[in-house]
Amino acid sequence: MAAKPGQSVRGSTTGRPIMVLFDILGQRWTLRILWELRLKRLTFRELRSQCENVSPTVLNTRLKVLRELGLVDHDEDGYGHTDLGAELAAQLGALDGWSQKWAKSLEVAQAE
Amino acid sequence: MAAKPGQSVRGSTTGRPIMVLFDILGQRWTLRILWELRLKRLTFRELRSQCENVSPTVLNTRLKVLRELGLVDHDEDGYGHTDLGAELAAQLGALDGWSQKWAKSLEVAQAE
DNA sequence: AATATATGCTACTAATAGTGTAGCATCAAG
DNA sequence: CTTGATGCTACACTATTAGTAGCATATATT
Repeated sequence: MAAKPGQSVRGSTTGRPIMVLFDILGQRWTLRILWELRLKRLTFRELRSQCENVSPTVLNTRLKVLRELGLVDHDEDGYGHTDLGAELAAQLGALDGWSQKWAKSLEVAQAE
Repeated sequence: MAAKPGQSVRGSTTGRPIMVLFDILGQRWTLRILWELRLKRLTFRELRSQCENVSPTVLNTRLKVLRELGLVDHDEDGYGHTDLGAELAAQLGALDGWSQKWAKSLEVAQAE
């Protein structure tokens, strides 16, 4: 069973939603999975292949948690975001923008 | 040496900044560390204590990477965000807002 | 000068998480 | 009744993280 907001997680017993979120996002592949589903629904195998052939064990574990937490769902077209999941993924879109600025700033720093 | 944007990381060889970012944020404690520094600079020990006494081995590893990547710096007052790091942390602030909404939606789902 | 306290760590072992490959069970189509 | 696609599970291996102890430096105190 995945820990939900209000419940204790690794590294925090307060149950604060942001801590629960950090616990989930701080596991390998979680961010990436949310990211890869941003354009369209994908089957388990498609998703796996988009994620550099992540081990199916881990992929399944992540998907199970994301489903329990209402961020991802599964139907005949495969896996996709729920409305909430799409909102979260949109926030990741913002991170994409920031990361490009960040990359440029590091290039400059390296050139100096 | 930490991988920088443009370099290959675990799970992605493209060097795309967002992938590098996902690699870093997908490690335990990274998000939390950025979060805990949002209000004020903290010494190594203060930071460690705010992070539920994370193992100093891990804390030091994370801080080293975050410093190399220009997100965190260290002076006589301890560790703190760089300008870029503060920007990233601000994005996490947005996640905090979202996570509260998320928590409420799960409460409703559970009540049903 | 010796003790105390705070700093930023490193070393080490044990436990947990993730990898990589193989392959099973179910279904639909040919 | 085989072929191909689906969503996985099993298992042995490796990497990451945890937890505790304690070192080295510095500044302050008796």
